[in-house]
Amino acid sequence: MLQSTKRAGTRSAILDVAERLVQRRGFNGFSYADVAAELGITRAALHYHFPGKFELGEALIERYAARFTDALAAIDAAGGPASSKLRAYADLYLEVLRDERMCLCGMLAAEHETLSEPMRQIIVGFLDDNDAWLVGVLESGRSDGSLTFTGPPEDLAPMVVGTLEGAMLVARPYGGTARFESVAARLIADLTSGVA
Amino acid sequence: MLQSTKRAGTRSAILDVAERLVQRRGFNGFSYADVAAELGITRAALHYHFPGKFELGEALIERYAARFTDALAAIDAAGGPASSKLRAYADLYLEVLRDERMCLCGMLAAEHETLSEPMRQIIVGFLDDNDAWLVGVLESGRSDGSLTFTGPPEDLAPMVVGTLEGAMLVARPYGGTARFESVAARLIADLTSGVA
DNA sequence: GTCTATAACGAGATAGAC
DNA sequence: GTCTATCTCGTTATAGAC
Repeated sequence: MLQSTKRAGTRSAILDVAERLVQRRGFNGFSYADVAAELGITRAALHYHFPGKFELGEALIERYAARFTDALAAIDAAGGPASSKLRAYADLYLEVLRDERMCLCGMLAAEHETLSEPMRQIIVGFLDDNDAWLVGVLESGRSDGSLTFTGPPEDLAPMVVGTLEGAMLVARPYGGTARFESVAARLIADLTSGVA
Repeated sequence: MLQSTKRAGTRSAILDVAERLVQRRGFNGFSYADVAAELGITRAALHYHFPGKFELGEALIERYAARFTDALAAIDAAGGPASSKLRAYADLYLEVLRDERMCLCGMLAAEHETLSEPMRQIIVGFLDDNDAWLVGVLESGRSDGSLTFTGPPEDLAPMVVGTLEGAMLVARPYGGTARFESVAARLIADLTSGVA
């Protein structure tokens, strides 16, 4: 390490702040000024790292997707039955909600009509990755007997994503995590107890 | 009709345009200028009818909730088994999505942290009404035998709302209604075929 | 890499004429 | 009820000094 041992870097700090703001207020609900103020730097400095808001947005969702991919890999690495992987997946959502945030991807999905084409593509890719990972979990759950459901996993995976995203979306106006946890618990219970 | 047989009135026209813009772009994704331009009037005229954007937002969600209540009453009036009422309920969402819109309430739920307190309260009231109506449908479905599920209807109703909202949210980046319809069909099938 | 300064534009809002 | 005109502020973005 020859340079910048000081900290994780301004760029990373910007992404951290912007990410939280987008998840709480939406992409159209925050500004460069918000981020700059929180970091104690100027807006001009932000433009050095990210020329425009859309570029920032792209970096945001890219990093988020990469981190999510890592989290899914960690779940896979932990092993165990598919049912516990599914639970761990739902817990990823819960952790976000605990911090009073919406899933970044869900938030951007709501605003997707106002986003740049590159941002939209990354979002769809992220959703596709979620579906694909879940399909794998559902398949292995059917094999190891920990999950029971009818029809192809490809049909069920989008429902799992949609249910968790929607539960999160609706839970936030109520505050707390109760409403989300109730729905997530039922979703998992239905899949583990031979339902659906 | 002594006056203004010409049309439904400017106020109503403003609400129509603003509603569509919010549902497609979000509350923070449209401006008075957008609405004014589409109606061929000035921003000042908008301010005459709605002093501020939040007042417009309140009127928006209030009218939406009232219309939704009417739609639910119409479903009740049509009679039939609870299962078909549930299907009709899901179709309300589908109609919105067909017009490339997000549920107004779901969109505002995403942005709820940026809204006025009055708007937030109306949104929660709207969600509560949905839950309550669904609880009634679920109860009658258990009675008439058209719906089968475990646990109290009060626990299941939020899941139905969440699943439909989430399916809608995630479907929009993909365009079309296929992803939503697939999830809605499965949700209903699970409840009618003695699952969950 | 961060700053000051400023440009250029858009947004919400108000006053007052018609 | 709608207009023109104006105000104020916020937002994105750029130029150039340090």
